[in-house]
Amino acid sequence: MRVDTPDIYEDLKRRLMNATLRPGHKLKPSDLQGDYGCSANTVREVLHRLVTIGLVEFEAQRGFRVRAVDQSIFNDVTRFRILLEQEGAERSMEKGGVAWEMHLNAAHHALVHIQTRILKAGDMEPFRALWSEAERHFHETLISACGSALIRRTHANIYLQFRQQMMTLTEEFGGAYFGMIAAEHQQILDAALARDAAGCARAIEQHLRRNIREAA
Amino acid sequence: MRVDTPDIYEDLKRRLMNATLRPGHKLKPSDLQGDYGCSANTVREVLHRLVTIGLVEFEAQRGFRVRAVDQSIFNDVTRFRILLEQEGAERSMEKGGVAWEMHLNAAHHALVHIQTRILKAGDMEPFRALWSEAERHFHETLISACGSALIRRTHANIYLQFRQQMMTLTEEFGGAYFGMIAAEHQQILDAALARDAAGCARAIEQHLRRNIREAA
DNA sequence: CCTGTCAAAAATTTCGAAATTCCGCGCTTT
DNA sequence: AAAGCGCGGAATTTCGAAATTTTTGACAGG
Repeated sequence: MRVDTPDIYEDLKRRLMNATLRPGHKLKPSDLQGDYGCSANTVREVLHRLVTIGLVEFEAQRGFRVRAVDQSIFNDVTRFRILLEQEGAERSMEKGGVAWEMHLNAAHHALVHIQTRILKAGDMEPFRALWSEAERHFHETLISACGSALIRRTHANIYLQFRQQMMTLTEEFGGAYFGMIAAEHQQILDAALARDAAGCARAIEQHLRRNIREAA
Repeated sequence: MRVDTPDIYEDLKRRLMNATLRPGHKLKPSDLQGDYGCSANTVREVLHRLVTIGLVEFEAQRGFRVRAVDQSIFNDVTRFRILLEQEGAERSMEKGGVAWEMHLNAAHHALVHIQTRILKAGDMEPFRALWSEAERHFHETLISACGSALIRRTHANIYLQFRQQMMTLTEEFGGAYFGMIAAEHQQILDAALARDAAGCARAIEQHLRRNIREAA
């Protein structure tokens, strides 16, 4: 199979987020080279880019490894995501106009639509990629009017790390899960559109806190 | 001159923070190669690492450039630094023990010491590197007990970006400058040791807000 | 005079191999 | 038997050059 650099990047990212590549697993350019039909140096560069977004770890003279996953790291990632999302949402509520409201509404609508389909089918698997993308899009839209490139970029990276940790730690989504988070997304949306900063911060915190478990 | 990879990294970082390398300037591996007596690929890797911490920008097929600097970017960096430092300080005040208090006191003492020497000499230049390091150390110690690797790492990167922006935008430090920031560092220290979260957040905000100028 | 095309030059990216460094394993020594 | 040493294989890092892509600049056409 022959692919170019951006494809290798996307494919490795996907494998990391699926937890197909397990945490701590060594990522040897010489092995991956075979998967993609390119030179080891090209893989090396892609891995460096994945280090940038926090999905891969690197140590000089010791190579690359899949980012470690455990509950305490997941807690850290989750708390940081709460911080970024609260701040991003608050600033968006200050600065966002009607265009932002429309985009947020649309993103929420798409998310609800997919969740309905999943509940009907009684099986998430065929929709996992779609749902994942819709959820990501809702949360990114929420903070999209914050006016800070740094917050948006950092949040995007943290969101990927969040997914990687979550996919590894919780292998399945329960059925009740969707009911709860559907209500929570609705709360976030309502507070955001009402420009209720405190309420929105509370809703974001509730939505994400479930992932934090002390005494890891 | 022959140096190894970590040295190239440190030297380029230094040149970027000094604003010796001006924003937007193209960083051609083939040129830098001559400065360090290594292959272009080695420089390339170092530049990728500098992208990770935000001092260098990269665009596929178009190479590397020194990170852009302007007032609006500096505003963004500063606001983000305020957010991280407030959160880091608040968590440190919750979790930090007597060891943290001692380290923070020591860091502040060292900073005051250097500032006294600068005021006596009436010239910052010989002490710039020392002062710079002491100031960085104080702010990093402030958040060092926060218990979040993510906050600390992100803050470290943002601090470097802050310096790069500042060194480019404000070429000189006024004399009055030190008087003000000395008082501000004292306020941050006092509030932190008193575990006064709100006061500490206010002090941090005041300390950093001076760098924000609207209507860039 | 402006615009679009095309070839030459320059820069970036990729490559395969050489050089270096690390790691496991058996050996010796105490 | 435990600890230290050194060898051999494997992985990482570096290199110089080839291949690809972008940029430049001149020239023809509108």
